[in-house]
Amino acid sequence: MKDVASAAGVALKTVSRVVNGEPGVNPATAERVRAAIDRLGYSRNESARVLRRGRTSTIGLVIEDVADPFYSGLSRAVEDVVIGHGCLLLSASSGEQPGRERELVETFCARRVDGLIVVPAGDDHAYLGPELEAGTPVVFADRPPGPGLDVDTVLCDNADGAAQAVRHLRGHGHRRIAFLGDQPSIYTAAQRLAGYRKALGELFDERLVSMGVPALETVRADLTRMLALDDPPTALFTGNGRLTVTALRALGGRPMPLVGFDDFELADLLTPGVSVVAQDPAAMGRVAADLLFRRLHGDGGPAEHVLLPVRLIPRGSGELPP
Amino acid sequence: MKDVASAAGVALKTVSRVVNGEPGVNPATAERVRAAIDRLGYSRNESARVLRRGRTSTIGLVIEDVADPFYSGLSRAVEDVVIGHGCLLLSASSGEQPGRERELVETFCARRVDGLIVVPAGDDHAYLGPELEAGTPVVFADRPPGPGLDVDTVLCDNADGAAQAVRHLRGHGHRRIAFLGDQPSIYTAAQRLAGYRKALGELFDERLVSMGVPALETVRADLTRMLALDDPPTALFTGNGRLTVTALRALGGRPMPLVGFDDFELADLLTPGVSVVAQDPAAMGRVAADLLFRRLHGDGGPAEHVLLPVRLIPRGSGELPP
DNA sequence: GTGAAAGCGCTAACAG
DNA sequence: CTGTTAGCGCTTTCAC
Repeated sequence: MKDVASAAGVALKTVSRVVNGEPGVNPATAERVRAAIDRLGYSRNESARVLRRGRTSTIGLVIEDVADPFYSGLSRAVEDVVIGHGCLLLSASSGEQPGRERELVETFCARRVDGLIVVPAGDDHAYLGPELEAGTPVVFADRPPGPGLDVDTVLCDNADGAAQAVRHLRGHGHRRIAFLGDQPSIYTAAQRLAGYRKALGELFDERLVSMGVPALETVRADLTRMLALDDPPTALFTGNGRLTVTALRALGGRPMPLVGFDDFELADLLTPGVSVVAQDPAAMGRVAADLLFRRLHGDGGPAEHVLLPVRLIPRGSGELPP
Repeated sequence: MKDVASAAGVALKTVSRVVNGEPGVNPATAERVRAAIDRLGYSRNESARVLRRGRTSTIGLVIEDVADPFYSGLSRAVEDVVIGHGCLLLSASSGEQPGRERELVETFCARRVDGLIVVPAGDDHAYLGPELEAGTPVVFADRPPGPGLDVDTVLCDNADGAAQAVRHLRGHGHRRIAFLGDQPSIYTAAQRLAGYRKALGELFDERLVSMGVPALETVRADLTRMLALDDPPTALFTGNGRLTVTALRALGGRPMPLVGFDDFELADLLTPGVSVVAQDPAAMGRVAADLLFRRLHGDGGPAEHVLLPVRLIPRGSGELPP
């Protein structure tokens, strides 16, 4: 910048004005400066700018795993909003490990991101207290923070979705409906279990519930166990996209009435088509990012809690009779 | 930091030493400093550190679309390597628009990323010249840069994969094999077309080739046109994952011998299973990132050009007779 | 073992 | 319309 200034025969500040498109520079001078910039191949050093202005124009995003289509859809939506606001996105996957989630969030904070969107893996976010007090806006997406933190959240209606699935299957004559859910420590898994349980009422039977990591072997074993009962399930409700696919694989082509939570590509091309309770990951990302930027633009209202609707898409598997 | 120093009754430099774990600090002093850090909730300002040291510990990644499973798999692998080296990842999607690719790359450069991994959308990368001369390492993944740039690349063996697909179908008795490819301006699409054409030899018939954006309507129209020929195709080779899925949808359940380039989740669960030429997006990301860090660690050898193998996975659709 | 001083490249505040 | 000055928070250099 100093070089550009002396090359153009002006002061530092004038170069700064031109680079930042600030008004009040003689067009001829500006042109001279621009020429010097081109000639020297100068480009503004953002690090210095950030240090001076105190804002990094960077947003941090912590998700569970970019390679999961749900989170990659969410990421893309966040990215588009962030770039639309002239910012950049630092993103990282926690791999469902609370310790890593914390490390990533703290690293992002040390980099002074302007705001954070977090899909939490852990359930204790007291460590965020200082950052929040310092004024960094944080939005939790998909899952709420641990107790004691009053921040913006964008969740989907997990309990309602589970209830829709159960009601749909009951409407098609099923009374023995099994539930395959993820680890109960995960908020969404617990919520969906609760919704399932409530909608099932007196039909609930804990022998038809299996919660755990979506691994093929355990899912296969659980299904085998359930199907060997005197009163086996006639239908299956799976608690997330990964479990739906794992269950389909474990079933190995045996027909089974099924509704899955989360939509997934090709659900319509399987035979039969897989009925799902669909949420919209892109909408979740967009809403979370929009909310974050409202905070960054000075909206200091009380914490907002957005609940996104889900909807059941019948495709065949959920309409099979017992 | 100043506050910490005065709270601990030491100089700035001593705090710096403690924060950075530099040797040569009296353990008692170090303890006093650490206590002050905890008490004041101090965390190092990375922006200032970056400005002073000249390195950002940040890598930039430009891909086509994070929401595409191929690129999200690649992203995750890059992310893991980057974080393993104590760096952070800025990532963004170009949406297959050369202008946006350039903007993103330039923005990343202005932020002084230590290195770049780019899946290019355009075919002119002269704009990278100054940055490369300035010593910023850049690795191109999935597609090579435009002419005149001698940089590291990590590609998969597109032509060989296409040839494998064609040979496989020919081996199962097909002589009329159609090809559905992406826009020919995309490197991988062009390479796969070339491999297909070469492996087909005198059987090549341009009426069985359709190149373009993977939209359901155009794919459907092209398939209809081809199938109405006097000598219609008996098998189909699709040029990427998106096209395979689109073609399956366009076929609407009609059986068609098929091999697709790129593996995709659930390919094994469709009926029949979809035979594919699989590449490994995670390996591509890992290799590209490893190469980038070798450059960052001072490897100044000539540009490397890694060619990753692909392999055909038979699942049923590619073994159907004419 | 510790500290003082200089300066990374930029922008904010103010002066001309 | 243009320039000068100070300083963002840290690390580097060198002196004690």
